[in-house]
Formats: sequence, structure tokens, C-alpha cells
Amino acid sequence: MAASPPLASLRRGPLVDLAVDQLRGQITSGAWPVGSRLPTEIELAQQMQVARSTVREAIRVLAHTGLLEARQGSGTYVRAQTPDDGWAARLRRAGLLDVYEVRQGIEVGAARLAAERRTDHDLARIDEALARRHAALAEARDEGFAEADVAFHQAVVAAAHNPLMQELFASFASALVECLRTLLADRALAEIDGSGAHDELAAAIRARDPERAARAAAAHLDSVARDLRRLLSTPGTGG
Amino acid sequence: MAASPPLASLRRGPLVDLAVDQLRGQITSGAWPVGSRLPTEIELAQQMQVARSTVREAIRVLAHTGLLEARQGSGTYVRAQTPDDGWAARLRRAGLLDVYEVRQGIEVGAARLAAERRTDHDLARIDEALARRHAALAEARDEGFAEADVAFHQAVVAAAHNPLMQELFASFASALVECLRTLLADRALAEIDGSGAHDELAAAIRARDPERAARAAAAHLDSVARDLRRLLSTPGTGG
DNA sequence: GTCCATGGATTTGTCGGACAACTGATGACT
DNA sequence: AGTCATCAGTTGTCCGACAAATCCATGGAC
Repeated sequence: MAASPPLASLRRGPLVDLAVDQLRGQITSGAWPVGSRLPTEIELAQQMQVARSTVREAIRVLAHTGLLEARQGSGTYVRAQTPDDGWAARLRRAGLLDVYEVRQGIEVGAARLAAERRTDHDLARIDEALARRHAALAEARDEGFAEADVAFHQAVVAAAHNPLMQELFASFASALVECLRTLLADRALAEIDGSGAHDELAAAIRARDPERAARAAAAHLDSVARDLRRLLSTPGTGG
Repeated sequence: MAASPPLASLRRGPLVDLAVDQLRGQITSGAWPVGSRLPTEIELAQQMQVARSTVREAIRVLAHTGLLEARQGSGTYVRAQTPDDGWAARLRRAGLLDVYEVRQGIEVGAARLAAERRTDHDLARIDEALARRHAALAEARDEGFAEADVAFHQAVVAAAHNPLMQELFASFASALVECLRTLLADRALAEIDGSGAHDELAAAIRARDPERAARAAAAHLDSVARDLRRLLSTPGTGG
């Protein structure tokens, strides 16, 4: 189970740092939602094949950065999805288009890596989000659609198995939701779908075809970026 | 219920948090100058009247905020007097490959945008850095080469006119220099040039050809990434 | 004299177990 | 029904042991 050949080399550094990355990955990827309770320290230690003290040091680090909160006698809970340093504020000050352009670059690279490194578990998460997205699209539920769409992209990035990428993307999430809201305010839900671009991306990742995945991601993100540019350049909607 | 009793409990919170405060106080107050070595974990435990594991958790927290650095077999040292902000903390701990992969995504996108938005001034900066890079290459000056190379890429990103992208890339700079150093330690300077990939990228930006610029950037970064992966996955050079 | 390897001492990294402190819920008693 | 004691579960802290990495002094080869 723990043998994942194509993954990052084991023992890159101290075990604690690896444990921190792994736990943070579960949070930033959305696998552990805000407010949820983590497995007990003993269970985590068994799952990661390390001692409880190692898990404790990792949890303490994340608790000190604001991502986790440990309550004695009760358990450890997810407090936030991204650290609350000045990085969030800087993002808020940046323009939507600037954020989207950076996201574009990251996600195209993530799509390529995801096609190379995805596990079956990654694929299941991607498919699950995609199914939710389809359902919301069929029922024309805007808010459900936005949530599922972001979850889909987050699952793709998670499949790239790059902690830094994952965290960066997670901090973009709120801005991306705002992008979607901006688009939804102007256009009908059906126009945003991108004519199955998401299905194509998922299929490419399933087929482990990096170039195809990168093309699918680039095409979709490009078209959305064009829409966003046109929309934001016209002084139509104040907001 | 939560009314604080007249006798404030000696334990304001978990012992570890108190230990963190105490250690941080020693650093921020200057009692422990930057670069100095801390007492051993056992000595600290005796001085604070806590167990070594408690001291360890506290040290780990401060290490992750950038104030301390623990070196196995050597000791724990003061790394900075104030916590480093933003992404610096996260980047320092991330693997070189992770950073490079994110950089890859950003710079390919930046190359495309640069081809669309570059001004004559941007072009001049790019050409100037490229000339310095060529000169350093001809004279086989490693350090000058690394500096000029990073300056070139930074100029390309600047030409994209996306403040967020620029800031993000700037925070990568130190990690990129380390990537270059890793490569230079293994290979000859001539092998790194990439057979004129930089000239091709500059030419594409000059010609305002986004797709050609993106292709040039992707090709170059991909080849370097492959070298880096091969180098970092083999335990050949002990760093 | 200079250089290297070599082995011991030192220090952090990880492990496993034990008990205390606290929480939440269950069940007994009034 | 309400109140309280009890108990299992979880985090907090402590302890001891060994592994891994580093530092340094010692000594031999040249």
C-alpha cells in the first residue's frame, strides 16, 4: 500500500517534514474539509508507518500555522484550508485576471503531471467531482455547480502530487469561485460548460496521456480566460 | 464557566506553547543571536523543567517558521530573528523539484503573455540579460552565468505584465539559483545552455508570437526538469 | 609537514510505551 | 425528568532506548 514507485523519493528529509506535507496535502486538496475531525494520532501513525511522536510534531506544526486545532480529550480538527499569513491578503488585492493567469499556468502543468502520476484514488476523486458537476449542470444549480467545478480542478491538481502546487492552488480557490460567480452573473450556466472540456481532461488523465491532458486544460482555461477578459474590460457590471 | 479564577493557572495552555514562547523570546530579544547554537535539547529540557519531547515539538514549530534550523548530529541554530513572511517559509522547505515544476507552469504561461504584451523596454531588458548570459557562457564563469540566467527568465516574466506572477517568480529566484548550482556541480557549463533555447524564446517574444514563445519555454524547461529529476533521484553526489 | 581515514563522542531523529488530564456520552440514582 | 458518577476515548506529557548524522581528535601514510 505504501509502496508508490512513481512518487517522490522516500526519505527526502526528516520524517516529520514528510508527515507535515502529507497532512497538509489532505487539507489543501480538500480531502479533509474544514471542521472535520482527523483520525486519532495513533491511527495516523499506523497509516503513515511512523511513531506517534512523529505524528504529534507534524500536527503541532500545522496547528501553529492555523490549519489544525488540537483539543485535548476530543480530537484534532481542521481549522482552515490555507494558512492565514499575508499571502491571502496579497491575493485579495490582486486582480481577478492576474490570479486567473497564474492559475492557468499552474493547472496546465498540473494536468500534465497528473496524467503521469495519478493513482486510482486520484481518478476516483476526479470522477466523483465531475459527476457532481454534471448533476449540478443538469439541474441548473449555480452554487452546486461552482463548488463541484472547483472541487474537480482541485482534484486534478492533487493528482499531480506536488505539495507546493496544491497549496498554491488552494489559496486561489476563493478567487476562482469569484471568477465563476462573475461569469455566471453574465452568462447562462449551459454556456460555461466548455463543451465537455472537463470530460476530455479527465479522460486524458485516465489514459495517462500528459500532452493530451495539457492540451485539454489549456484549451478550456484559455476560453474561460478570454470570456473573463471581455467581461472585465467592459464596465458593464459594477462589482 | 470560563471565568478565570482569581489565581491565574500556572498553565496558560499546553506546555509546548509556553516553550515555544520562551524560545522565541530568546531569539527575538536578541539573547540568542542569529547563527548561534542553542543548548542541546536535553539541556533545554532541564532548564525549562519539561521533557525532551516537549522541547522537540517547540523547536520543530520554530524551525517551520524559519527562526531555527536543526541539523542532525550538529545542533540547533538560530536562522533568523524574525519569521520569514509569505511563501519564503513554504518554499524553503519544499523540494527543489516541486518548486521547479511550479515555476515551469508559471513561466510557460508568462512566455505566452510576454509575447503578447511586451514593450520595447521589456525587450531591451531581455536582450541585455541574454547578452550577459552569452558572455558568461563564453568565459565559463559559473556564478555570472547563474545570475544572468535568472535575470533573463525574470525579465521574460516581467514582460508578461502580471504583478502576481512577477512576485511569485521573484520568490522562486533563490530556489532556482540552487537548481542551477545543483546542475552546474554535475555537468559542464556548455551542456546546460540548451542549444540556443533562450535565443529562440527571446526571438519569439520579439516577434510577438505567443504559441512559439510558449513552445520554446516549455521545451527548454522540460529538458532542464528531466536533468534535474535524474540528478536528484540518484544518490550520486552527496550534497 | 600535510593529508586522509578512522573511530569515538556528541547531537538530533525516531521509536515504543506509560500515565496524566481532559472530553463526551452512557447509565444509575434521586 | 434531572443530576451526578462512571467510563471509554483522545490529546498532553514524560521517560528510556537506539539509529543516523555530524564533529573532532587521533594516528598513520606519503
